[in-house]
Amino acid sequence: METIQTTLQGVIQDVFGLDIKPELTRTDEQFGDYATNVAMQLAGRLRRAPREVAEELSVSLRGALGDQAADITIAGPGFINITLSDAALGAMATGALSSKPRDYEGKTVLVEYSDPNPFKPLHAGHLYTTLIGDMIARLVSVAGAQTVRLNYGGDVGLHVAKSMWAICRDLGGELPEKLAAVPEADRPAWLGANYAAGNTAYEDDEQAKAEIVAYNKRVYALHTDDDHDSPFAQIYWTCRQWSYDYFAVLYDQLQVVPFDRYIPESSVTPLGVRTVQEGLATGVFEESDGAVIFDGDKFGLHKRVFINSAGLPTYETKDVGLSLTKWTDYQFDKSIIITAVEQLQYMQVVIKAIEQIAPEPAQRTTHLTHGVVKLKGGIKMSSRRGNVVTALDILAAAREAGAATGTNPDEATILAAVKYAFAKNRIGGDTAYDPVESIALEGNSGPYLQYAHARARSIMGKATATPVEAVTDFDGGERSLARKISEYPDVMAHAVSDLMPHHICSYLYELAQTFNRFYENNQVVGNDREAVRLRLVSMYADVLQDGLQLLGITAPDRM
RNA sequence: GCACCCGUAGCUCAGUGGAUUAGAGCGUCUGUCUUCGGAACAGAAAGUCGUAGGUUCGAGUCCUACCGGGUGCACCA
Repeated sequence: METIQTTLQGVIQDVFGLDIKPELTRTDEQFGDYATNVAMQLAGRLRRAPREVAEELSVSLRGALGDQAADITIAGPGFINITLSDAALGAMATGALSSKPRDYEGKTVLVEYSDPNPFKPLHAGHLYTTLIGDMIARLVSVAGAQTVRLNYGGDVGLHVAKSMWAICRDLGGELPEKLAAVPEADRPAWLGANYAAGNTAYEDDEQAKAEIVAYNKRVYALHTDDDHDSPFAQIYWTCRQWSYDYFAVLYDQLQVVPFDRYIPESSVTPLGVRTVQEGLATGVFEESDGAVIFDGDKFGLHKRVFINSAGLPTYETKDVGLSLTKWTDYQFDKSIIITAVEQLQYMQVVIKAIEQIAPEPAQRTTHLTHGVVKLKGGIKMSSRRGNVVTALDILAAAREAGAATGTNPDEATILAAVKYAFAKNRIGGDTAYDPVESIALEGNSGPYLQYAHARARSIMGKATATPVEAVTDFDGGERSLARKISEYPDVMAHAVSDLMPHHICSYLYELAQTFNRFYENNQVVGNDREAVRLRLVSMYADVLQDGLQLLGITAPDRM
């Protein structure tokens, strides 16, 4: 595509003396392989009829492309349609896997996602951000980035105080030895229940609220005093570790790429506080009602508190510390942060505040948001309520739906089902998760694509011929398949530039459909053209495998 | 009240400003084939792309206003 686009650009320069980068798009198979609307754009500037411009361009283009193009036609209001020669298309298809996007060549890209808080449950939203984040990190990696996967979590703050308050009440006092009575398997649920209890008490009970506020100061003090010995500290550090252990269980089950670094909020808090205090002196931040705020109103945003009137840093200040820590530790070219959409406007204020202090890291930061996870039926999952749908519940639901199919899917298939179900929708909107559909044996699902891959590998196993090296001519449905395979680099480029994994899903499913159409009417093994067709089947399987890998989905040879 | 996101087939969703005909999957209906793994293929029904204007040679896509849903708006994260 590069070369055809470059050629076209040169032709426009030669014919009209204009230096523009023409749009070149894939088009309907009935029209050709590529189309450009550049004649219509030029027509206005040249004050000439679009078809006339197209005519003139196509003559020169034909000469410039030589035997790369089999046909160049003009259609509709002035589209130039280009049909590649079989040899050119064959070469493009066989090269599909070696042509990767290079957007991030030599760049350091940080990807922060998952971000679970210790002392709180891992809800369905965490599963979503973890899977999406893993995929986006894979996308930037394939485009050449030095990728750093970061996981950030709140081990200090009011939510911890709420939990600690309820935990101490549950234990009958600050009695760390009583933690041993909580069975290992019950720890996550026990922590979650205590968070919920603490949260309820904070909202409903004035006295409890005052106590929790006091606990909050004590939790911060544990870090500033480096206290690991007091009974309160022992409870805190033990329960924090239990949370981390529980996170590890989820990541292990999901088989996502391990994080390079887990950054606890407590570790970036001092830097954040120092920075905000300095900013107070320089006028970036200001005092208001005893708190330190950033006046986002001045930037068309809104005001937010960075240090509350009790003198404690809020999440905002910690995010300042986090950003500056990332910047000093990695000197990144790009920093991607993936969170739920609720944090969108919050994050805009924080990034704007950081920009006043350190413009570069702020400008290199991209905040991507995903919507809410709903179960089929439209129920939102909230961590404030007791009956939370947890991340592990989603996996369990998929396993249950899988068992109900009677096909006994293995864990690889279950994971494919869940990952694909979350990957196939554009991030940004809400997602309705339907376990039954996700595990479905037919239709646009992860297991379908895994099966499509296994089936192709099986055909190759049965074959006796040696696949040809280069495909130079096509017969029957072969061309359509090769054409679809050749689109893969464009699809990757699109997914990388948009940071949108779902483009990969749409493509892989279309690819599988294209293959099935081919396969229905074209015998492979034993056919005169077996050697050519085997090559196509092999490229198809390789692309499927490669694309699934970008989504973090395995492609077993048998299932 | 203000800000941001979203309204596309019964449901879940794709859709780079372009092509006589807006696409998939599920569901519904009808066919094919004694299968190189049928978890398939072919076809039908199903849409005023929320509404009304505007920009453009051309709008599901861009702009404006409304309607409907969601989220956020200082001491939570």
